Amino acid sequence: MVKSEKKKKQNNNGNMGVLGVGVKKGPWTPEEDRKLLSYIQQYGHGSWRSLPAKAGLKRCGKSCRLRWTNYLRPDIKRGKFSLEEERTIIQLHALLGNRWSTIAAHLPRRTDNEIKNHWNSHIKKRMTKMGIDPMTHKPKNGSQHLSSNLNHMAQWEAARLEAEARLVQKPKNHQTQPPCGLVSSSIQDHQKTPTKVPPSYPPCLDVLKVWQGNLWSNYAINNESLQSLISNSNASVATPAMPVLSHVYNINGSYDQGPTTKHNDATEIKMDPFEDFTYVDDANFVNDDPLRSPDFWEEFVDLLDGGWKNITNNFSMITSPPASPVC
DNA sequence: AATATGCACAACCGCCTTTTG
DNA sequence: ACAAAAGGCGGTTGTGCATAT
Repeated sequence: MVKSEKKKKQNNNGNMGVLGVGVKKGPWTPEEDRKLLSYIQQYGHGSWRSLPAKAGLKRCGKSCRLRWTNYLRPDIKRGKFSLEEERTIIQLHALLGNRWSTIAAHLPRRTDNEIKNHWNSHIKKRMTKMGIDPMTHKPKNGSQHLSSNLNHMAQWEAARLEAEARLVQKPKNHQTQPPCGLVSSSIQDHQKTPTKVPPSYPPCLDVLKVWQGNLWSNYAINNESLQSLISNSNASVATPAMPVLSHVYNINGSYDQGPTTKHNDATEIKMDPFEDFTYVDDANFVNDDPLRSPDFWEEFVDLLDGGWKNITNNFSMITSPPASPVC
């Protein structure tokens, strides 16, 4: 059987019961939710394919899984995204692209679907409005500011590719863990405090740590400024800021509870081992919205340029040589 | 009041990867 | 080693609600 035929067969009747006869589609009713929730709480989800019949649902397993992971799971946070969450999404998107599940792993209790929707309906539009290409995170008409700095952009892209390569190489099971390290697939987990498991993220995200802790803080230190990009709602600012990457991963990849972040009282993350990593000249960005400043991107690039030397120096300690893009 | 439009988000679809036999 | 099943991901669509005309 050729591959395409195999795929067709799989999609039509082999993929967790999609398109089966009598399979209900569309919005879930409260009764269906109750059945699914009750069953999983009692027995765990087990095999998604066989779950609908056991739970008395006329749904395909895939639909049940999505309903559970995106809506019914008890550890889901709903409602507006905080400033810090939006900031994290933007930063991670710059690093990882549309890897929503990976991004979701760094936003406790948020689902990939929710983040994806929020990106598409809010952040992406705002970036576009401001003339920033949401895919490249570069100014659309700002090439004049950037043309002389292609080198650092190439560095950025290289690091991003390296990060991606690491993600590819890393066993995928880290991605399948529910956000926040919650193990939710067995009955026990619903009956007692969810088990915290140390997620095993690749050390490549140390790049993000550096960026987040140093570079971005120079520009985002004025929350009003950041607000113009990542939100147009006061409520979002009023939302208590969630810690971003409050669990820090050591350069050897091990889990570290790390320095906690209390954004509400302005305690900054300390990004050891890069704590000496500093930028100068943030005075230009305290008066006005830096993201609207005509000089923003030029200075942003300069900042990156200087910062990159530091980042790449530190990064090189934890990575293989450029010739070998993976760990 | 009726209709059009925009927005948010839940849900689906198709493809890919991983697991299992 | 291979095929099939199961699970997961990202893109897209559908639906309901709010607002504008």
